[in-house]
Amino acid sequence: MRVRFAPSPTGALHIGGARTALFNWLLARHEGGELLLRIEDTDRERSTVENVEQILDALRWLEIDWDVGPILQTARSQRHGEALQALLDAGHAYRSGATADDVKAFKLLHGANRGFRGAEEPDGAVRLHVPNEGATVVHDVIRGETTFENVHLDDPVIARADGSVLYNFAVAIDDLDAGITHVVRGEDHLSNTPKQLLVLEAARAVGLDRSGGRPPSPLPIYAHLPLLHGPDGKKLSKRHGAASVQELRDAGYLPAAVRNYLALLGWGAGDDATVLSTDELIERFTLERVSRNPARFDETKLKWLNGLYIRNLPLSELTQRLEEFTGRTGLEQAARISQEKIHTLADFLPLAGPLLDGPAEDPKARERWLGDDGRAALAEARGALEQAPTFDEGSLEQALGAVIERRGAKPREVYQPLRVALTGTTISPGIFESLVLLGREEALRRIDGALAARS
RNA sequence: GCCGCUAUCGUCCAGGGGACUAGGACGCCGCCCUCUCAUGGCGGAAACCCGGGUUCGAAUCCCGGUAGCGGUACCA
Repeated sequence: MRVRFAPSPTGALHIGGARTALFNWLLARHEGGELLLRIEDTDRERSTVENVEQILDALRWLEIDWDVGPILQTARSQRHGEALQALLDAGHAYRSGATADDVKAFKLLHGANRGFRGAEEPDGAVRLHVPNEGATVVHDVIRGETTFENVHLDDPVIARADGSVLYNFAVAIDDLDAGITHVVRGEDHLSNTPKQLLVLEAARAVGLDRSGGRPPSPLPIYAHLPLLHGPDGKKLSKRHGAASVQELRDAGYLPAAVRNYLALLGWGAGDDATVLSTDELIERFTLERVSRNPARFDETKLKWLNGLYIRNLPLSELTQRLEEFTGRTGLEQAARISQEKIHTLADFLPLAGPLLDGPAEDPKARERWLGDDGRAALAEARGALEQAPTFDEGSLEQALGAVIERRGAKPREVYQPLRVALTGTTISPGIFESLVLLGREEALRRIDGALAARS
């Protein structure tokens, strides 16, 4: 088995593209096949080398590796030219000066009952001859058979007048030459498949599948994946938050969690399993279990899953990822006490930052917890902290517990003023853990600051 | 417009003629745990798009409608 992922470098790698890459990768790894990476850069207007780099980056971040490539489609222009000429010579394709407007006018006149057939002219763009009779049938592992009546199909332009080839031609020739056995891609390509099948048919008729003396290859098996939509059911876009892999990374998601979540979009293990390691995904992935319905990208569920993955990370790895993400060092203790409270790497600094960098500014929190009662409790807590025999979680809990008891207070009536004094806010890691992280001296300093702030 | 794909809780995924009182997960609601926020535990609300047909029996098969989406480029 040989599959391919073939993005076009007209932008960053989108989540939909990432899902397609993942499914191809899971399939190849499950079957012990090969994954080929091909960059479809025949769109001269929109393809850029920066985008190519970004796509490779995104795949590497996702830890999706490939066995062959990356192959640039434009690097194969010589072969494309030969193949094109072969079809031209054999009369499977022809040149025509007809423009897109001509096609539109033709459709207006004839409706859908006739596909556009151009006049053969000495020069102009190259169109493929589509027969008026018969039908082209796409056999799809996921969708079964889809029949396209040839008479509905326009003769597609397969190359510009200057000989540079277009997608529907290049993709067919490249898949043929690369010996691709399974074409797994988004459903948006389903309607293009008959054109590619027709190109393939013509290519095989002139012996292009036997170029270089190789044996003729069978047609690839097709699998068209359901599309991914934004939370509103519309096409995924910037408006939906993280739409590209880069944005997912910047939002603090873990690659393993992203793979797990993406695998669940359009596929299910079949036994209600939701949390699946990458090994399990590889083990269990089959095309037969891919669903036909479009799926919506729901960041809430990703967030939950990511939180789960973060909680299951060894502390050393979490620390390393947090340090990489924030560009800081010495985060291990803060990471330890934040681990079960964050859902993304990006949640870390808002939670633990005040501990590390000094109290946050939150007037509401001060007003609510550092009034007269709060300050009285805080002053008493300060004394207990100063007196505590050792400054570890156990003895602090004991010392502060005694304060609570003595005052006949609810625990929060002591802990919240203390928390606000320490961090400036009402949300933080556990109070004892936070105290230990700060150390006695710094903790007392912050408490004194809070007591002095306003009388 | 035309061609095509799709249709189960708000979302994702099961179920594919009787085992359905339709299952799991996220989210939501309630309770418990609790120093805040989380985590964890327990419980709850929540769906077979509509209409015909086939059948003893339809969420499941067929047809139609509707809706969503894709394609209809000298984009991919």
